Amino acid sequence: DWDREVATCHPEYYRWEQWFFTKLFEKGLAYKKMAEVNWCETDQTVLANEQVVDGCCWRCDNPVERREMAQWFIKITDYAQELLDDLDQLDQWPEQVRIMQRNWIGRSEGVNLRFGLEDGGEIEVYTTRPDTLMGATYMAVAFQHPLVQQAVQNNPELAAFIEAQSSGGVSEAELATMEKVGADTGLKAIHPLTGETIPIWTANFVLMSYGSGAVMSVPGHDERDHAFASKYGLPIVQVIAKNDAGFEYDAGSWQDWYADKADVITVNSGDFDGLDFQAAFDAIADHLEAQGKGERTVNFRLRDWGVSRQRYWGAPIPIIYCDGCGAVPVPEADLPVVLPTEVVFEGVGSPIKKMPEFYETRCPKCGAAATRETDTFDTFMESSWYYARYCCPRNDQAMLDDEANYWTPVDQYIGGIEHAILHLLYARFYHKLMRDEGLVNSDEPFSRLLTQGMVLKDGAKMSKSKGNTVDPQGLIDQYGADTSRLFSMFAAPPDQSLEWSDAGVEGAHRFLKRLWKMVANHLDAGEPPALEKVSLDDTQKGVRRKTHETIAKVEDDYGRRQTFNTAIAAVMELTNEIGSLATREGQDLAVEREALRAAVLMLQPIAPHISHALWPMLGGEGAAMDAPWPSLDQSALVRDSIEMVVQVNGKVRARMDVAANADKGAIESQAMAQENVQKFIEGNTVRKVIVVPGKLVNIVAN
RNA sequence: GCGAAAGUGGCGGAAUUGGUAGACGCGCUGGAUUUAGGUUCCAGUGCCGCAAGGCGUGAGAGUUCGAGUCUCUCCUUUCGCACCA
Repeated sequence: DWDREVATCHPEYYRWEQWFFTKLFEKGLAYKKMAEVNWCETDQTVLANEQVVDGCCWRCDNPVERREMAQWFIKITDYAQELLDDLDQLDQWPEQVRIMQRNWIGRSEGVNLRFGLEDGGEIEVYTTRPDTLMGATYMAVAFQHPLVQQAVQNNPELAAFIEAQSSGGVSEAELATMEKVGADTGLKAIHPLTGETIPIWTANFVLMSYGSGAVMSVPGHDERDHAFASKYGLPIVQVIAKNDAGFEYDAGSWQDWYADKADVITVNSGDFDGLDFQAAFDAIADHLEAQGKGERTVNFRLRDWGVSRQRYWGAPIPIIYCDGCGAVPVPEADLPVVLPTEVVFEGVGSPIKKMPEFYETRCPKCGAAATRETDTFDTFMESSWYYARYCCPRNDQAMLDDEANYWTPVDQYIGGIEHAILHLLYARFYHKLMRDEGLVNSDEPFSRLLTQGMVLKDGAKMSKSKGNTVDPQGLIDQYGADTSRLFSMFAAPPDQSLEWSDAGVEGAHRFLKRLWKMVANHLDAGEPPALEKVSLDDTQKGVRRKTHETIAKVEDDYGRRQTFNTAIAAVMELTNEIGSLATREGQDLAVEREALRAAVLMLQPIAPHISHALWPMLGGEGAAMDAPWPSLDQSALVRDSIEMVVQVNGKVRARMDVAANADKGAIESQAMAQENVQKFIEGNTVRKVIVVPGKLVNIVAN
């Protein structure tokens, strides 16, 4: 419906996104903070993680720096628990996508606890294993941790160490494979249970961005801590033991069970000895809470959504900076903030950052001279709500209206698996934000999700950059759009990747030509008589049965299973079966007519053009696309007899036609009477006979 | 390293609830039509074997009357996340 066309780069669209952002700002759900970005000094631009290849810029191959910039964020973390919980409602989403989102959100339950510092003050850590607290023999903190920043002031050796480690590679891959190294800060922490002092180290594997940027290290029961302690000669203490005492603890080498939570009890833990995981967790957490040294906490891996982009292409962030009033949202009456199109590109940086006529403005609050934000929104903002805007694309009074509530949630959403996390999580989040703003009344945007596979050519993803794409226009010129569509749907189920094959396209075309010829030959035989269901011979009944079995199967394949390849195969089987009719006259012709009409309608969603042409020829009223789905005649499915397989000891030895109403006893004796069956049970005793009506008989004999 | 999915003929794939493995299509072989090639039509096509039959769904075990399907161990591939405390 092209009346509902939407373009997210038009001000009529993004003005509502800007308006919505000001609402989030007012609620405190949008805020500004410093954050690291990938920066290419040569191109003067920010790069997305995917644009950093081996630590270098994808365009110019120069090393990428990490730079701190003030940026806008939206508090997706406030919705982390709901985003996690509501995944359970999405029972029509692929399990794979739900698991990926669950892992991405990364909920963990643990304890935030504080170690005192020998020199006063304290240091907070987060742990999911408070049960092993008695085994904490040292602490490890991130290079960027404030304590380290302080310690380097009068510790040139430490400063040099961090300097040397930081000058290494910056790429994600390098960080991930980097050897785990660290250095003693010289600082000491006080263990909250024992009061003993333990050393504080700084280590390259501790992330400032997760938890508090500091960890308590339990080398007895954490593999990474164990490796680190072994390397630097730090003490290793066992505090949990296998409950069945089947293993000896060996501090010198690592065993998998050391990190177990199941079937272990605490040891060497003083008052907390002899407890299982949950009891130890609770006892130690309770103790810390009572002492004011810690509290139970839920932590998420999910970070707030950074929406600032230092790029020209995008919707301007509707904020004005005033020396007196701070960051002020652009009032609704002044929206949209239109992205200037008369701009000069200098090759580096965003042109609007050098356009005073864009950024020089007045504060909406106090009227003083002020500066406009020149960053633009992440384009994921645009794609996070477009589905709802389709419901009311021309409304210039509101972002969404009642139409959005009528149509959403989207019944069937289709997208590539590459959207499993980012787009699909942001859209879910945005929908909840819109719900809380009173714009929609559902919790989730997409009821049913189909993640389609990639198109491969010669084993590689078809892409413009690889130059291995197939031009659809060429295919349409040569074979028509129906053939290309038929092949794409037939080659593989939609959620699997599909291997492009020119020979396969040829085969799809051949099938459509054959169908066309069948209809032409059918029409040459003249108008068929009315179908007389009761007077059909066995062959005619067989074709009718096939027709209606196919209707049932294709309906299920389209609707429930979404396996279009098997739906097409079923229609092909039907057209093959039509060939078994003896003549093109009388009831043969009537049965053929019914089969062809059904075939044409069943193919309509996939090959609409040929169906549109053939439908009226077969006496169809109106356009094929408007015709109702062929109706299923249950009586056509009835069989007089069924072919059953007879096995002896699980091996097929005979096939026989069995009356459809035969009981188990009759089936069994008919099976035993088969000549080849007798041959295989001869000389043996029949121990057991399994009869599965309509399927098979298995005779166990030895 | 963690999580997930997958592994079936020469190829793409089918087998939906534990019940005839290989539907459907491609390719290939033979035949008909054609001066010839192509198109079209007919027949055949998992492997071994003349046949009877045997073997066969990545490897190995197990459960079962019966396993591509369920369980365990291992191998391989793809995808996602990647030092998450």
